[in-house]
Amino acid sequence: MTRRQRERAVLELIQSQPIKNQQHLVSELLSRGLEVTQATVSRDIKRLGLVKVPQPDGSYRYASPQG
Amino acid sequence: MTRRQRERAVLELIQSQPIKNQQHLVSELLSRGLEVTQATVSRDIKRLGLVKVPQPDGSYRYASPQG
DNA sequence: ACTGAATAAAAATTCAAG
DNA sequence: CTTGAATTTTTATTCAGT
Repeated sequence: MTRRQRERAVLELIQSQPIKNQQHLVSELLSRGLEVTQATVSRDIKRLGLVKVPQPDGSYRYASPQG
Repeated sequence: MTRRQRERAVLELIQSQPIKNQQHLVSELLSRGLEVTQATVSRDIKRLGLVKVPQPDGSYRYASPQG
């Protein structure tokens, strides 16, 4: 598994469902067979420029800055 | 000092200079005479919907989602 | 260069109080 | 309802290893 493939998966995941923290992202990736830890996900998020956006309902959700 | 006034100051600050974490925001507010702690700033950020954006240079900066 | 485990640092929430 | 102190939770980084 390459880093690029994982990063694509991360992008797909955050837009297909509300990911509220990095641990959830790790869980989803693991359930898709991608072995990854929080440290790596944090780096992926940084490289991808993703942000954790406060939602109107009081929760948080990771998203791409432009939408 | 009302919450609204402080929130306006927060918005002005994040767009006038690169605020990289909440402690810096607290420092800037304190230097402007606004007494505030990290807990409160965290709540302000949440209410305002601000995000911490990874920058190309590897740093982070708080910003408003739409820009 | 990329990663995970451990750690440090930062941020969110709880809880008590004004 | 708003806040700060303390705490918990989350995230970023360090450091060692590959």
